[in-house]
Amino acid sequence: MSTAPTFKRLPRAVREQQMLDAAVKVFSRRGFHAASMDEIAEDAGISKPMVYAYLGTKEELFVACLHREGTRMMQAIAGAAAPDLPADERLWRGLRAFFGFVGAYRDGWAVLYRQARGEQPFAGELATMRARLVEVVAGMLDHALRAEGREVAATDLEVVAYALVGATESLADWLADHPDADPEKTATRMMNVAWLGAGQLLHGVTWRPPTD
Amino acid sequence: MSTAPTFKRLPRAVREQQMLDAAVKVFSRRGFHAASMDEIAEDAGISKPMVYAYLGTKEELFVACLHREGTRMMQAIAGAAAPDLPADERLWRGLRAFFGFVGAYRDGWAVLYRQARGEQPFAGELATMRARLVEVVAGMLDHALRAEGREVAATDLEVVAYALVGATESLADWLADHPDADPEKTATRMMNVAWLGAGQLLHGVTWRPPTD
DNA sequence: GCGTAACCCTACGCACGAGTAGGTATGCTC
DNA sequence: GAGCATACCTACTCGTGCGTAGGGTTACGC
Repeated sequence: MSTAPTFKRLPRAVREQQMLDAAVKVFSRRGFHAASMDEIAEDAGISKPMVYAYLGTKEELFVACLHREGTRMMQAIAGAAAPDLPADERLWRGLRAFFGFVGAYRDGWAVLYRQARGEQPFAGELATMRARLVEVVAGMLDHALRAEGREVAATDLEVVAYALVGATESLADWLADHPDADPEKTATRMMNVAWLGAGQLLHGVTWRPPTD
Repeated sequence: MSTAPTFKRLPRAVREQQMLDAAVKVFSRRGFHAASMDEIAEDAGISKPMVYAYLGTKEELFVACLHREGTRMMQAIAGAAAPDLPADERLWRGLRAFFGFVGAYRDGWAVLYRQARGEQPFAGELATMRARLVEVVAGMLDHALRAEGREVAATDLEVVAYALVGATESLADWLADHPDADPEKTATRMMNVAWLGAGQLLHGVTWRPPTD
């Protein structure tokens, strides 16, 4: 070559990260289907065949995005909520870590999650991650219950945990849509709903439908 | 013609409903993009141009599905939760109606909702419906609060309502994935989480982050 | 300095599916 | 029973975007 620097050659590991960054960005902005491999490649400053060479097909690329972001989030949460703390403390730290994570990655992360829910091939992937979370929350509740000498059917526990996780994801969406909102405060609000509700349940207080 | 009955000619209104039925079914099974107009037409027992003639483009067709199902749901809920009842009673009836609805339409409805969240063009449509629900729930909480002479910032109320709606949608997903589960019982469980938590909040009990 | 492997490109093939053109039959009205 | 609107079809066009063929260039080991 003569004039242009023809842009640097970079080692595979670096390029892969650039591609994943671009992919997350484009997927989250356009949605899985509307996103084109051409746009992702262009955004990554590379040509399309490189993307195929390194990360495989569009589906595989999306799964790679899911994995990277999912792992990051799980680690953020797991790192914050040490398993030897009391249940409320664990829940609080977990929530704070979660909302902190979502707040930091705003558009990128939450929207990517919104994508994966709808698309058949990835719904399973996502469901697995959610199931892990539900399991952790349910385990936490169970632990707290046993500490008080109480016990509850596994299904009931799972459903309550499911509701809490759902509420949390919902607030994460809300946070992603409100750039000015404070993650910490959102976590506090979630903690209020979750813990006061769960706390009552843990103490054996239950609501029963009116007998009509 | 000679042999085959060449299948009946039907009035427009009837065919439109058949098409919408087929569309909901196919959209929910395949997802918006993976669904093809050909498959929808075939499933409705009609040819593709008819679909275009009656319901318009693919996007318009999807919006029509959203509208029909959304209206049905809203009516089911509104009809159950009369505005002059006490808050807990309204909440309970609303939840029961909602889960009853989801239980009845299982795959069709809930999955359709799962679709609309991800796709850019429809996310707004869905957000509007959800906003209406959030508003109703928030209004309910506000009403109950004022009855006790208390008051809470609008944003706080909105966020709590958002969390409750999110938890409910999440359980609806759970219900849709567990065909054997009982809608009524799911509603009771949701009521437990929602009301005991909200009840505490309404009585001025709040959780505060540890000062560390 | 020379081979070889890794990095990177410009094109294209090709399938799939949205939307349409143009025509046929059937019921309804007068 | 002529006319007209409505219901309905088969068979296309055409854009879009995934994935690839085939080839060039830079670095690095020996």
